[in-house]
Amino acid sequence: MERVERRVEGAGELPDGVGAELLSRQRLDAFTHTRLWKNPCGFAARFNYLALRYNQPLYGWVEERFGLARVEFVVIYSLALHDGITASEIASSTAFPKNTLSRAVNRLIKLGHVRRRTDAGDRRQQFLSLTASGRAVFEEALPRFVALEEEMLAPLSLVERETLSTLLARVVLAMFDAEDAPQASELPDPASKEN
Amino acid sequence: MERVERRVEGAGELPDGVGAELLSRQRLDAFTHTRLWKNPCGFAARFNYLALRYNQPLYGWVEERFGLARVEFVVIYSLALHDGITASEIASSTAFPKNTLSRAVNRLIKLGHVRRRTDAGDRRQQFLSLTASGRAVFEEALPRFVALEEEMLAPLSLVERETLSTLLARVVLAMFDAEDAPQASELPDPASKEN
DNA sequence: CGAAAATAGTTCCACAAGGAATTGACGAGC
DNA sequence: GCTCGTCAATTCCTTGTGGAACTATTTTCG
Repeated sequence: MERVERRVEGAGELPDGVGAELLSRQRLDAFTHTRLWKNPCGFAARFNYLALRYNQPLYGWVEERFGLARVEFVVIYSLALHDGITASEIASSTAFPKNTLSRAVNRLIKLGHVRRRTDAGDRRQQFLSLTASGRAVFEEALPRFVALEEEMLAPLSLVERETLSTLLARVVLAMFDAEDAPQASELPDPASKEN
Repeated sequence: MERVERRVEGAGELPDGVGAELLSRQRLDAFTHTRLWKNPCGFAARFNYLALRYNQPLYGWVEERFGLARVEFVVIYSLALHDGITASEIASSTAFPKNTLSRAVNRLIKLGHVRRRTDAGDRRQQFLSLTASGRAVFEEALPRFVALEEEMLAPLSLVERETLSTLLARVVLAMFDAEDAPQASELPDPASKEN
């Protein structure tokens, strides 16, 4: 502790006391407070926290309601957003390993939520699409997902959401750049393998 | 698809074409594009994306460099931020199950990165702290974590980072409220158990 | 055209994660 | 002072996960 060198002033620290005030009326445990506001990687801590608080209850509910694992529902959600993609595309976009996805897809087919159609031109890949029952799952789940996001954003005005959305969008888009151009900006350490 | 009812105009959609322009010079696969910009839960999709792109490389490196699993490093990071907390506190704050944390702590003790001290007053709980070697791990890793966050935020100006930080902070803080007051604002569905 | 590299998907297997039950230690109520 | 409910931590055991190897198909290149 107190070894944490300040990164960029104001980005790791709680801005303009907005939290200190809210905090007082919250019995927020001390460590979580530290993790979120006294963290040299405060931005990362926060979006990780958001991801946790968002995914945990939703995928828990999906499991209870439909008996579907997270990966499986991700496949359904993906197909609902963009019908006809392949398992590999979902894998590369969501960073689930492809064998995990293979299992998920096969289970969904067995459950009748997904249909598979082998590409005539390239018989290696197979296009996936939702069946009526798969779509029904999505239709029932989506409002929950939307509602929780809505709830999370509730404290912000429309203008503020717009701003937040824009800023996040710019960060995300810049990451694509970084992905393409293997950054020479890394730390000197060559990450020697040991274990 | 196209079943996706618009949620809040402008929040799920790409704002003011900032992406359309950037996208053209990126060979960003079509599905990822859809996931991020044509998603009724666009905000969630984006912070999940950020979390993925942030955690994946860093914890991968930690594993390679130190042979430590993610949970284990989380313990080290937690103790570096707030020395002397217990395993339970880390568990409840990070949502790792407590048995997983128990194992992580025991391995770290065996490796000599963490020291355990049973509370004299309440012999159930044991306060944890970093040893010199544990702190060394943290000291070596932290710059990487800071650097990647820095890199992610690079496209934003200082003012913009401040704004983003403030908005995220307000969202996060509001979630504490929601956690305390079990929301009666949920959807009608009583989530009947099946499987 | 045929051999080698590549790519989508599957199968195998070792290991770790996490739910549930267990132990050990407090504290509240009678 | 004893019993019961609680809480921190651990152990047990089942299951899912993901790395690595494998199959089948297509593409590349000598």
